[in-house]
Amino acid sequence: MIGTIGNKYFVTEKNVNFAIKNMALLKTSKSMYIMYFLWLYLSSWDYKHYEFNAISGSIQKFLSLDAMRNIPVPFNYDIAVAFNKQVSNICRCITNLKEENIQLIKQRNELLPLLMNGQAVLNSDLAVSYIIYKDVNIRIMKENIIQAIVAKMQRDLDCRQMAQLKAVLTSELHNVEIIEKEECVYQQTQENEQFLNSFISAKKIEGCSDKTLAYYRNTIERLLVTLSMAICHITTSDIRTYLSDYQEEHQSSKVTIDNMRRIFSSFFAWLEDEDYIAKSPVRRIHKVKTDSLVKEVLSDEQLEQLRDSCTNKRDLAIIDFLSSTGIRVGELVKLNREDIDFHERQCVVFGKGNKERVVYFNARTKLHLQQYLNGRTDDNPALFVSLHSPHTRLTISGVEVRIRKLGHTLSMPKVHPHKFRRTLATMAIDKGMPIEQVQRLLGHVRIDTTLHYAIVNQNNVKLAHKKYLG
DNA sequence: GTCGTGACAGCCACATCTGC
DNA sequence: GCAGATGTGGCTGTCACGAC
Repeated sequence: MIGTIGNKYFVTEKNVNFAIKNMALLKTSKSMYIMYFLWLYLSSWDYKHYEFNAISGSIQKFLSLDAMRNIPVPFNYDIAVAFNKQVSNICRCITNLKEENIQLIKQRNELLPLLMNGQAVLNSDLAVSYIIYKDVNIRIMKENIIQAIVAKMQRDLDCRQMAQLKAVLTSELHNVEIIEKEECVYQQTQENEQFLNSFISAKKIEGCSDKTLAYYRNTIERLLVTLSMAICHITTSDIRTYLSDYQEEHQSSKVTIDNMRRIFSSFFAWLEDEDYIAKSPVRRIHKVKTDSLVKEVLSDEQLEQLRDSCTNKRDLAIIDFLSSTGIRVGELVKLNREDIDFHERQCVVFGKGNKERVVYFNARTKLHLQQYLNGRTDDNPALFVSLHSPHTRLTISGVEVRIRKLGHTLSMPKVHPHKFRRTLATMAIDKGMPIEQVQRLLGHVRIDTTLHYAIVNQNNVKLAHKKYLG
């Protein structure tokens, strides 16, 4: 068996053709008669209890060689052999199913590009995932034809005439069954891809980042592959069903589903604007109402605990800088040494929306930052770099992981860079700083964004109630 | 005030690199 | 070989801002 902690795989091949790295767990047996016994034991709660206590590594968990050598196996050879015999059929089934799953995933990965290129199509009955490849395929599509005709006539008819046309078509085709040939499906799939590419190009011209474009493409592609029909035939019901199924399958939150709805809305609204479709099917799908939760901030004691737990000058300087300036982590990692004005205790940050602003830091931050910079031996212009060579610029995830780790050592859950920003804003408002100045400090264009922070601290309400009404 | 949308933060699993 | 530090990528969730 091999795998990182928590993931155990049963390997039956005699010749294992992969590397055993230092972050893997290996347990073997020369006897085939007890292999299932060992496999199931390593999945048992008894073993997991041992694993939990013997685990090493703060970032990536693993077991040392000594810990593996000392795994306590309640072993009696005869009982193990008898057990193995009893469960061998079940274990073989499990192994076969896992192998079948791997094959299906492989098949899916091969077919996805073919589906997108129109070289393969899905039939309309996705419930059984039946795939027809280079073979005859038919699809009943009366409603889709009616919609396509109405869409093409929209320029020549007014609303009343359009409604009448749709009613006549529906009535006349009541007892008619329309069958679509496979070649049309090929064409439609290719058209879908062209529409998607055009949409992505349009968004790129509008200035969307590559990451946003990739997210858009991925989300829309999944919808088109799953529905496997021409874009002009997709109905509100299709999208509703897709969103509902996706939420159930992935156990996604309302926010995720609403994000997807927004992307579909943007895509179909663009198709509508470009006269590719008559009306966006997403128009009738309303915003998914999401829960509004109160965000936590760090207390003074927690901030001091975090400072005390720092084991190097860099981390201390980062925490002081974040808590003193309230800048975003994305802004922090972009800073260079030359951006800091120690005399005025200020610096210029390049913030969200490509806007520059000046932020200020306190005397303690100045001292800790100077101590950190004076101790640096590298010539990297970045303000914060990795501790070890080659001392590259710290990334967002690097700062996140570091701060989260400090929080874990103090049993302080959910400590992340943005919490310092929220804490600073809340403290400033608590201490009576004018909201307009907090707005400037945080770099908000609109003051209602700053007001989100003003309602965070329930103590404000309590104190105000005591002052004015109590 | 609400909605739509772009950008980015948060989180997780895993990979890679480095020093001891 | 061990253990920590940091990076990468994918997905989910939140923030921010302009438009209506």
